[in-house]
Amino acid sequence: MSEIRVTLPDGSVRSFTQNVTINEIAQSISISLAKSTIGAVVNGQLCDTSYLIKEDCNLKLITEKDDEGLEIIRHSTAHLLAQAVKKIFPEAQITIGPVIENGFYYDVSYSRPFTPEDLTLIEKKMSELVSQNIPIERRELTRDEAIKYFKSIGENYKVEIISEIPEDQVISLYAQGDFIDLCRGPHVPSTGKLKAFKLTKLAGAYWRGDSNNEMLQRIYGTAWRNKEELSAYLKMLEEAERRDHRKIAKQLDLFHLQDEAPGMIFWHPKGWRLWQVIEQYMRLMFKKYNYQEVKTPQIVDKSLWEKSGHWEKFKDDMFSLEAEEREYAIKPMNCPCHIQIFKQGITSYRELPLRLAEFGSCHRNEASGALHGIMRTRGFTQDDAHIFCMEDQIQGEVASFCDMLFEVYAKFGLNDILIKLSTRPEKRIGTDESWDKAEKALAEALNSKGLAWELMPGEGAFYGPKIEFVVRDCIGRLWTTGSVQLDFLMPVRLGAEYVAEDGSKKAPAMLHRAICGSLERFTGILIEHFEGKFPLWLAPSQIAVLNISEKQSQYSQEVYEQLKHKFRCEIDLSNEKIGYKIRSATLQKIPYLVIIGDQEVENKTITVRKRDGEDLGGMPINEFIDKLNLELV
RNA sequence: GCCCAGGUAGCUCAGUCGGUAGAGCACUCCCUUGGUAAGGGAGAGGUCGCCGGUUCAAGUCCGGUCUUGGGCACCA
Repeated sequence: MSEIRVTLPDGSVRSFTQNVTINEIAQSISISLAKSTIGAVVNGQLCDTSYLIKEDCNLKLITEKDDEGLEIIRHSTAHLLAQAVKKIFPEAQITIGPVIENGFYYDVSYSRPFTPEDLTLIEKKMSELVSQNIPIERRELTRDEAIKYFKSIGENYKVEIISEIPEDQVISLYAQGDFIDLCRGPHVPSTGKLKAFKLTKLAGAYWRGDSNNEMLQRIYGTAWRNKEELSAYLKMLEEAERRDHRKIAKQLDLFHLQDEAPGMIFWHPKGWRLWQVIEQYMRLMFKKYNYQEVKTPQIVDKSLWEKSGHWEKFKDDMFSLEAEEREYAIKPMNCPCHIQIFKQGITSYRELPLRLAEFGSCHRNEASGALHGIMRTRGFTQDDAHIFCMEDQIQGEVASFCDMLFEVYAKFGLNDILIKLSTRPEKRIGTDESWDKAEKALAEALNSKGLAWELMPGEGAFYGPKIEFVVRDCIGRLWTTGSVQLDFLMPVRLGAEYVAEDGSKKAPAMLHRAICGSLERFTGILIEHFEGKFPLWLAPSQIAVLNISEKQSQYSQEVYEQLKHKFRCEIDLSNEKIGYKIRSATLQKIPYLVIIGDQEVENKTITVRKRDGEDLGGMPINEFIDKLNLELV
C-alpha cells in the first residue's frame, strides 16, 4: 500500500502508511489536540473524528474553538435533547433538530404539551447522559434499511424525511447508547464533550413550517463551548429583558396599549415628544435630499385597492368600512395614493426624478399573534417615500438613498449595518432584460458606494428587486429597518405615465423606500438601543430643574422659564429632599439636572449634574445654555 | 390564525385546601425646609379582564370570550 499524504492548513504534510482516522491523526500531533478535536474538514467536507482517511487529502482539525466546532457542539446538544426526551417520554416522536443562532431546537410530537417542569426533567436527564460520556457513532445504511429501521421504532416523521433525501445520498445515522437519530453529522465523539447548555423555552411550531400541518412542540436550547460563554449569553438575555421597550416605556411614561385598541398605541406626552424629535429630524433629511412632503387620505374607496391589486391579495388584513353604501378601506400603505398625486396633470421627463415623501399613517389588521409591543402594530407610521424616475436614473437615486440612510443611522448611533440584495424570484412579471437592468442598477449603486452586501437570490418581490438594510443594536440584535424596492408593476397598473423626450408616453420606474420603516418600531428599537438613556438631542426631557428648599422656588421658576424656550425642560418644586429629587430625575434618565439652593440664588448661578452622576459644578445659566447648544450641534 | 403561559390597586407583585382581598412604590393631606440616588406620619384607592356555569360560598374550580407575553405561521 502506498502512503497517504495529509496536508494541514499550515501547508505541512503528514504521511501515514495505512488508513487512518481523524482522531489518530490528531493524536499523532499531540494528545491534548486529540482531546479537544471534535471534528474535521476533509477536502472542504465536515466529518467526524472517527472518519477514516483512505487517500491523500487536505485536512483541518476542528476544535471547539472553531466556529464549525461550536456548530457541531450545538447540533450534538440537539441530539442529546432528543435522546433525553425519548428516555423520559418513549412514545414521543422526534422530527428535526437544527442549529440556530446561539443554540438549537428540536421539534417533537407528543400527546400532550410539555410543561416547564418537563423541561427541567429533560435538562436533568441531559446532564446525566453527559456524565455517562456515551460514545457517539456514525453508521451508514441503505435507504430501505433506514426506512425499515425508523418504521420499526415508530418514528414516522423520520421515515418521511428519509423518503425525501435524494437517491444518490448516503443515509447516515448517529447512535449514542440505544438512541439512534437520522443525521448528516458530524457530531462530537461522545456526550461528555457537551458541557454548557441550557433549555430556554417551549413553543409550538408547525411540522415543516406549514400552518396547515400538525403543530409540534419545539424545545429551544442554547449551547456553548464552556460555562463562561453560556453565562455570558444568559447575561445578554437578561440585558435584553432589562432593555425591553415596553418596560422602559412604562418607567419613562412614554406610551401605553390597552384592550380597546389592540396593536395601536396611546402616546403619552413624553413619548410623543420623542416621536416628534425623530419625525422633525426625518423631515429635515427629506428636505436635504430633495424630497417633497405630501399627505394623503387615511380612508380610500375600495376600488383603488382593487386596481392596485392589494384588495385581492390582502383584503383579510385590511380594515374596511362602509358608509353611504360605499365600501372603503383604511389605507394599509401609501403608494397608490402617491401615484394619484403623480397622475395629476401631465408629467414631463424633465420633472423626473419626482420624490414624494409622507409620514404615512397606515393600518393593517395583522394576525393577532403577530402583534409585539410597538415593534409590530396594527396602526403605524412609515417614513415613506416614492421616487418616480426613468430607468437610467435608478442607480443614482438608489446611491443617493444609501447616503441618506447612512447619514440617518449614524445620527441615531446605529453604525453596524448589513445589506441584503434580493433578486428575481421564480414567479415574476417583467422581462428578463428589465430584471437584468434593475438588479444591475441596485448592485452598482451599492458598489459605487463601496458597500459590502449579501446576495439573496430569488428573494425579491414578484414586481421588482429590493435592498434591505439590517441594523445591529448595541447588544448585537439585528433589526431590518430600511429598504428600497424597485417596482415595475404599480405605475403600469395605476396608469402613471410621463412624457418622454421623444414625445411618447412611458411608465416611470418607481422606487419604494423607507429608512426607519415604521416610526413606531424604530422608536422601539431606539428605546432598547439606548436603554432609555437617550442622547441629549433625542431625550424627551433634556433638563430637570430641582430646588433644594421652598426658599429657592421663585428663582428656580425663573431659571426654568429661561431654559424651557430652548430645551425640553421640567421643574420639580415638590416638598422633598434634594436626594429624593435627584433619584427620581435620574430614574427618568434626564440628561442634565439643574440644582438650585441658597448659594445659586445668591450668586445668580446654577449647579449642574449629569445623568451619570458627574458634577459639573456651578455656572451662570448662559454658560450652561452655550454648553448644551454646543453638544447639540 | 395556531400552540403554550399569563391578566389581582396607577406600577411591581403576594394571595395556601374554594370561606367575599394584601405589601412596597406612586397618589392626597400633615410634620419636616433638608446640598447630590428614597426624611417621618396619616389617608384614600380593587365588583380580582369580561360573560356564563358548578357550589351554601368563586380572585381561587369549569366553559366561553377579550387581551398580553413567548414561539410558529404571516409581514404589501
